[in-house]
Amino acid sequence: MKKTFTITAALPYTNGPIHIGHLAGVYIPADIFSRFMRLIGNDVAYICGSDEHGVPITIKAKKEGLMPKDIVDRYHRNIKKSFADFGISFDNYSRTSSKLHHKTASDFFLNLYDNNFFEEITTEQFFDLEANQFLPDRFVVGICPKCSYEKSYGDQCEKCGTSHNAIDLIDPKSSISGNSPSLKETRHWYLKLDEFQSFLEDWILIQHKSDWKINVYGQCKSWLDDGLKPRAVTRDLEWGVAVPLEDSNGKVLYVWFDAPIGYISSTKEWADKKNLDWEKYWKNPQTELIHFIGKDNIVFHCIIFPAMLKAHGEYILPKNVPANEFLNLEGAKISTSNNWAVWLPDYLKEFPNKQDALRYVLTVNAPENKDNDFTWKDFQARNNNELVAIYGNFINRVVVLTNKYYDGVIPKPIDLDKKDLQVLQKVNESVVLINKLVEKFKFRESCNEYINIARHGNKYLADQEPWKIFKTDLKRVNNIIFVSLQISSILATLGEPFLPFASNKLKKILNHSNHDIKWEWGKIIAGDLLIKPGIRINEPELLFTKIEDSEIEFQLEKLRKSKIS
RNA sequence: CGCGGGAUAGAGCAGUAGGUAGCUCGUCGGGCUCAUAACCCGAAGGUCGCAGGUUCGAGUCCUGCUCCCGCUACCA
Repeated sequence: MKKTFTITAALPYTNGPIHIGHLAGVYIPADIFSRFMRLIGNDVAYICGSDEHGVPITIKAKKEGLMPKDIVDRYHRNIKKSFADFGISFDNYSRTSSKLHHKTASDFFLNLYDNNFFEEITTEQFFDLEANQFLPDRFVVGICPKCSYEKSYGDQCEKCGTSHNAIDLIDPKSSISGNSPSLKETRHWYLKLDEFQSFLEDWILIQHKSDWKINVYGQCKSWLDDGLKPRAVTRDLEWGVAVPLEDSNGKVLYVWFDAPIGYISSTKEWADKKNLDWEKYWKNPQTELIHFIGKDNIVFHCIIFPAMLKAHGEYILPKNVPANEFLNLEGAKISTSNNWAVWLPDYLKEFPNKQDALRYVLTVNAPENKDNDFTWKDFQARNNNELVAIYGNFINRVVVLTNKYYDGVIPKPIDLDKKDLQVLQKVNESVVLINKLVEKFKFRESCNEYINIARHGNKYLADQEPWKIFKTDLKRVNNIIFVSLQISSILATLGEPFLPFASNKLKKILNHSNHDIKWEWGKIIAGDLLIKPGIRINEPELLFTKIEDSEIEFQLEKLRKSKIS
């Protein structure tokens, strides 16, 4: 019954802070899933870490006159802290520059090397003499051989859309130094992806035809239909995991070879700390491996990494890869280089103790099926009209009534009538539905259904009108308040995955530790009561507070300014 | 250019095996007053990107087109 889950969230690239796009696409859905699976009693390893290698980091370092290590140290600290402050419940957050990771990644490489899964290929690449480095195609600019556009990139011309090799460009220039690069021979190791073609076709196109998301499936199908070809897994660079072979000076593993192995090393690091067996999370066929990623990562997590795992032979393959689409901001694409983003460290500073508001808005408007738009007005409206008015207000009504009528002591119910049982039944149906939806990775719908529980509660109060009969039928009021408190206790327990901060606050208000009944999933799903008459609850306290127009104006103004500069 | 995804009320989104188009917010009207002027009920509002086709009947299937996003093997 109890399952084991290895849940990974895409390793954030360590050249900038986290923004709302990352949260909505990857970290919040993965967090809800992880928290939910823990809540219902499963064994969960929620794994992440900083991806600290690759060319862009070396370029950023060069620009700032620093070493790559300085850059990744800075952002690793920054990212790790904002995740922690935001309540992302990683079991472990590691980094790919760690010793353990370097060892794990190079061992992995050697294993595939020893088993002949690589091919050595020598090609000519552009080399920037001044910068003393090979140039990725993206860093070569020149005239497009097809449309004569003057600023075509080495891999693709943005004007006519043609893809080509950097060598085809007319009058190529290095975008690092501006000089004309020279050609130089270089030798690299290519993973023989083509050997996994039929295996992947069977595994994805047949076995996962109906349980993977359509966007993920379609993307994989298109790659497989094209036919897989050997793919280079090493690069000419100083920064990264050194290729563990002789005669390989100045060569490192391609970040996309080493990054997913980061999930494994992060799990090892965690298991070491907790004195657990890491292999249970990666090599036991009963374990369910789930990768949460954005749509730009599909090929790496569905084709290349599974091929690597399969080649290695001892590892399990992902059970699902629920990739999300992208989140836009105020109608435009989120862009780090244009500073068009809402940065998590800024949000945490400017909206203290409002983590749940952002979690909520990013969950109910998550880009699950297509790119979605985040607007500050919508953020404000959802916070004020849904969190505050529906959920917060329901709790406030119940807690105030209990304090007013019963001095805070939970009344004893006698003979619950049809209406009482009906509303409890309805809440129970919501609970079952939420469970189903989360298992299908439909977080926006499940979160909506969670708020619906508070809606049921509000309607129940409006229909029963305890304030009207308080003086004439106290026995009836006992039942109404008791039922309302029971609904509140369900909200408190079930809210943990969606709105963890509010959930904790509510548990404290309801004095949950004094009820000597465990507030757990099994009891909720069975329709058991969580609360006990005679227990005194605490004074009312607001779960959520309104967000004022001025705060939204401030954010919009901030965006306007960043656009200009 | 090729491939994948998307285009549905003012906004953001659902629409499962083709059969009178749904949800949340917003707007308008009513009820209630325990509650953070919150809550509950009701109404208005869409020729489902465009053009054809299949069908008794298509948002849902087929063809062509337009726009947005991603990938296209050294961007992570």
